[in-house]
Amino acid sequence: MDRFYQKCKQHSLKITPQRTAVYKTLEASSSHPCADMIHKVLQKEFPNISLDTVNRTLITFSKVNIIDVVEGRGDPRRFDPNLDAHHHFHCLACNKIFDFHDTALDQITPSSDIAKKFIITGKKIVLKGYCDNCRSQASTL
Amino acid sequence: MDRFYQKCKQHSLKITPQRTAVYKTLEASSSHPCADMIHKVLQKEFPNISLDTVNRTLITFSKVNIIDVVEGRGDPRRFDPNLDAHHHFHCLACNKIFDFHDTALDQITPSSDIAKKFIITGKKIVLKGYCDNCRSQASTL
DNA sequence: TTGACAAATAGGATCAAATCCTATTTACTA
DNA sequence: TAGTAAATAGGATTTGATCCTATTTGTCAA
Ligand SMILES: [Mn+2]
Ligand SMILES: [Mn+2]
Ligand SMILES: [Zn+2]
Ligand SMILES: [Zn+2]
Repeated sequence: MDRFYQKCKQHSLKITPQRTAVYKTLEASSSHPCADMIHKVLQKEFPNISLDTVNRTLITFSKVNIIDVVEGRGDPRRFDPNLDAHHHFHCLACNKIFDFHDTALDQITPSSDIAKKFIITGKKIVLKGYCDNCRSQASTL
Repeated sequence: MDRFYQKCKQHSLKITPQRTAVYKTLEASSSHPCADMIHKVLQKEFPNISLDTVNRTLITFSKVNIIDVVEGRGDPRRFDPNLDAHHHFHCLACNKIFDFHDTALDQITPSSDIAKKFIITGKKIVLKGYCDNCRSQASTL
């Protein structure tokens, strides 16, 4: 919670009851919930809280590194015809996905207890950041 | 293209002009396009092709490993309050995301020329497959 | 402590991706 | 070449995300 107040101050985000509640709810969860799930939970405490506020708040938090967005960014599904071992760099600004090759990264293997616990059908390494064209926008952080 | 016919036969998928065209278009691309982009391209050749067909076809292809789905599965954005180094396992059946820790994987570093070419702000390793609860459904492959 | 102001919110409208539905067409098999 | 299951078109529906604007609220300086 300290971290939350700190980061808000640091980026001059106003501390509102809604924001506090959104953060608390997410922090208490372990299911990597989406905005809608959090909204449903919060409606008990704030019958009028809007989905837009929850969604906006989560995105705001992720922009200032209070939380993370995982596995999918709400963008449309995208496809790849290339099944050979390769990896991706995803530009946060222009949304392009670039292939890159790295034999060292191809070798990585999750530890055996993970492999025991789950049936693993695929693994991928995704880098995110800013491509050459969008370097300048990186300062927006 | 051989691979395409083989896999279709193997899974008794009918070879239709639409499917062939979808595959050719994706194969010719290098931008990791979404269904809508492919649909737009194909409309020149097939004025009546439906978006549903393109979308369904792509998903079908990915199920039988003719192509891959990358970065986002069209699902809603999901969030993570945990900023510590950790990794994710994503169950394809129940859509749950599980945390796991692996200090070896934490160490991985992309080669320097990648770091030179892009501004990297994050890296993650995502495993996909079937969790304990959903093991049985893995046979659907 | 108060007042001013920029920032945040609610609620509804709109947009866009994905999925569903059903009548029709088509690819495969025998 | 005919029969059948599978695939498609096209429109409707669902749902996540975003936009819009009037109203409310947190913050800061007087
Ligand atoms: Mn790729
Ligand atoms: Mn996590
Ligand atoms: Zn870019
Ligand atoms: Zn599962």
